[in-house]
Amino acid sequence: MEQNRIRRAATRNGSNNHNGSNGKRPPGRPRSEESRQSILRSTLKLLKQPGGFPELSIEAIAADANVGKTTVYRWWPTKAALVADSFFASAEDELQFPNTGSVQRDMSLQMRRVIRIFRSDRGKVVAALLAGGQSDPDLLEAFRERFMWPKRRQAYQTLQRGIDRGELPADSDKDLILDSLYGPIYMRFLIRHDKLAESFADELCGLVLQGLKRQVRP
Amino acid sequence: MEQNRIRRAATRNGSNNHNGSNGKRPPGRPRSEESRQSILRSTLKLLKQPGGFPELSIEAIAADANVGKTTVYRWWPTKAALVADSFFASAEDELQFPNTGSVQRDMSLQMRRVIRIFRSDRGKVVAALLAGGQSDPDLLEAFRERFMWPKRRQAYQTLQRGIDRGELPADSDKDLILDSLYGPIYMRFLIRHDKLAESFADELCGLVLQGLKRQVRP
Amino acid sequence: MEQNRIRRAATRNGSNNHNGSNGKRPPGRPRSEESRQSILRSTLKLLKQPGGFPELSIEAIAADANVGKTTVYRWWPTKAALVADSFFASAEDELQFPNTGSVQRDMSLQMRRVIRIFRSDRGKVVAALLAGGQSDPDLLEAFRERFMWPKRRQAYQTLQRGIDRGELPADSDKDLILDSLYGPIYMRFLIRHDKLAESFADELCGLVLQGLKRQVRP
Amino acid sequence: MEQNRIRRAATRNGSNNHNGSNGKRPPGRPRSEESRQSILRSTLKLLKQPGGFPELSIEAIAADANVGKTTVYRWWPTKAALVADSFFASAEDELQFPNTGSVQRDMSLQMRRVIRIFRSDRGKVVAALLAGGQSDPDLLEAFRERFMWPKRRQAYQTLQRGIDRGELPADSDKDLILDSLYGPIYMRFLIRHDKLAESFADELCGLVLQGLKRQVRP
DNA sequence: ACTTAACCGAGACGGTACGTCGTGTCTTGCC
DNA sequence: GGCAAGACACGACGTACCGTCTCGGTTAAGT
Repeated sequence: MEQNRIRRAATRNGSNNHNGSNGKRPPGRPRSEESRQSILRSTLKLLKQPGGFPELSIEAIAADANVGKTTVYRWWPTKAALVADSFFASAEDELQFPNTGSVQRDMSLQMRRVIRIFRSDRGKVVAALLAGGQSDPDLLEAFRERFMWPKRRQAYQTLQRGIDRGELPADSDKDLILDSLYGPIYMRFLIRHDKLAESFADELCGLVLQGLKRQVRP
Repeated sequence: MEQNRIRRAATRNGSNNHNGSNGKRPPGRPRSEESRQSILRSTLKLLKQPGGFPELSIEAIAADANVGKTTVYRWWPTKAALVADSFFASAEDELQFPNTGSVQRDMSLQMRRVIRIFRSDRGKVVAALLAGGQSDPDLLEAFRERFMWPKRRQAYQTLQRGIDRGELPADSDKDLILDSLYGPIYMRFLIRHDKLAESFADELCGLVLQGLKRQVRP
Repeated sequence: MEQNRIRRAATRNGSNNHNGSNGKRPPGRPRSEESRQSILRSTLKLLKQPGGFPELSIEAIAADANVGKTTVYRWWPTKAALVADSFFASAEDELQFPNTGSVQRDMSLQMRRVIRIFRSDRGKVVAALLAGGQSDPDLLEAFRERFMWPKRRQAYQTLQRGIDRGELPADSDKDLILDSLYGPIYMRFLIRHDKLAESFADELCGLVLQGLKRQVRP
Repeated sequence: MEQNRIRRAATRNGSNNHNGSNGKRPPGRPRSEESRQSILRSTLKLLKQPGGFPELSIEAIAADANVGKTTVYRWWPTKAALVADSFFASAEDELQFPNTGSVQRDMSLQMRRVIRIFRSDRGKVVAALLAGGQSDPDLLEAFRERFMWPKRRQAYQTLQRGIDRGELPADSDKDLILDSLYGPIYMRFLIRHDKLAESFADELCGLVLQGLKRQVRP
């Protein structure tokens, strides 16, 4: 979500020091990594406070991060982009799918982790992201590309293992199944009409996957 | 959602002009119904424009409605309350549940209507409402109380008819079923990761209700 | 220099109270006279501090006057206009021309007063005005119209009295004379290459007017 | 006006390369004369555009001159210093005083040249200089030392010749006379209340010097 | 030839003020 | 007492420059 400027890429070839082939770095003072992280940190911090996304001001972020406003605007086009980045920078790689030999157990375990995150502080950031995304297509796109699809690709594999094992019908519509499993979680998370306990994951798996299991071996 | 002021109610008794018995009316000029509707209309109109809820300003509403800002603030405490009111004033009673003698058909038909609304202009307002609700509990509360629960009460009855007819197990968790049916719709509506066609309603009913049907009479 | 909006003119006719003929007042909250004066006062105050005009910020004026920035911008289009107004609001009517029966004495006395003002705190404001005027024609125009011409019209009369009395030639070029008298004062005031004492007025009158006197009666 | 650093002076002795006697030059890359002139040129160019001195930015100068901002800041401490330098680097030696055998004609001729310059493009730079000088003593000082005094020293001689020839009284106050001659020009130049034609020079000389001439031989 | 030292371009940095927009409140005269 | 008009104090917006800094890369003089 950061601006697509040409990055002084990490591919500095280690062979020699008189600047071989393409390992260039653009002129001028290099971007301050310290500032970048300070901004992301402050964003997350302020986002968790009451008022949430709409009351989060770039002014406040810059102040909290001891950074000029310009520096924020130089690297992130909108507040939304900044929030997205700060979320993705923090929420990496803790939503792995297990492989226990049972689709239902695999899915249920991962869904429990999702619920746990949604209930945590970081849930507020996800909510802010989806809320902001309703009026900012780029933000929603970022959410999908950088958060949803990576997980979903793993989910496909998990389901496929279930098919291979005969726990699910061979012609299962994986997207339909996954939306049926995660949709209710998102719904309770966003509408808050009912409690979002971790056990909800089991109930959902029971309802959806059990029904499919009955179908495959009657 | 309008302010809980004492309403100078509609009980204007038509008999005479020296203020009969108890049908009181407070002194002063009565509220202008024309302004009220003009405001709600302008709100809906502006809400549909790009930018959505966050870029909607009371200033703009008042200007569009040819109304003083004061008048808006007099009757609605927040932008959210105003948006909620304007939505509910428009979206009445077209989401009834049919009674065809088949749960699956009843649910599917109503879900199709929901999807149709979500895909229409009014969908933008629902999205705005849910987005705004992520940082404004009252707004979310209004959505639930004035939109969701009324429908859901009807849904309970529809499901009960299915149980009575033996199409669903007697011990079915109605809330779990309804979240499994509507959650995926909300998810696709809000995250937009996959197309939200009306046929999605059928697929969901097939997956969830079919599975339960198999369970009741194996 | 204040914006040429239609002013709720001071011509409220005193005949009756049901708003006779044209003594209208526009709708809406009337302009706050208190704010207006507070702003002008703060402007003068801050203008006298080191840094002068270029370092004077509207932000600071608004803060010092306990007024929103918007209120300043609502009534004055530029910093320059504001400075002009604050100067003219303060420097009224102390530069009258006397009438002693001698042109030379009349002119000299008034010129002494001008020098006294230029040397005072208010001189900084005049300097700021003329400096600003070098890149803002409107500002210079304001200086001429609201400060210079009113005085100069009086000066014409003073010189005419001198002609009538035979102290100056009948065909004297009044503008040439006045520029010859005041130009050196402005020059010393702005370039500061020599001291600007009040006695300079006498020397100038001696040089310029004495020469002319000799011309009329040789 | 350039920073008083030790200048790696122009005293490059051409004899040999093992650095003879005292004509030192510090080590390191020498200052780029090309950059220096490019900066001065851009400054003059941008100064003539509307907005003048206050809207002139060092950022813009550096950009226009294809030069790093650092290079500007390295050699000139303030915008004012830069403007002064660029003016003086351009306005050399065209305001010489003639020697025709008549004070009045000598003065008038030179004053006409001054007026011509004030009316030209270069006039905008002078105005900018004097305007800037009202809030920057150093700038005014530079104007006086590098522009005014050199000319005025010549003017003294011109006047002295007039005294010697008996065209002016022996006890004439030369500064008073010169301010009386040039003050009105500066006044019309800066206040723009009346046209600044070259003939104005003649009128002034007529008024001031003629009066003195009458005084010396009645 | 190699080191040293200052200059140069580019451009990111922490700041300040800009002029604008929207907030929610207030103050009018009219209805 | 509601209403429109619109001024008010306030706060954040996103931009422009400020003057400083940190890079890689010249460009000479002194080894």
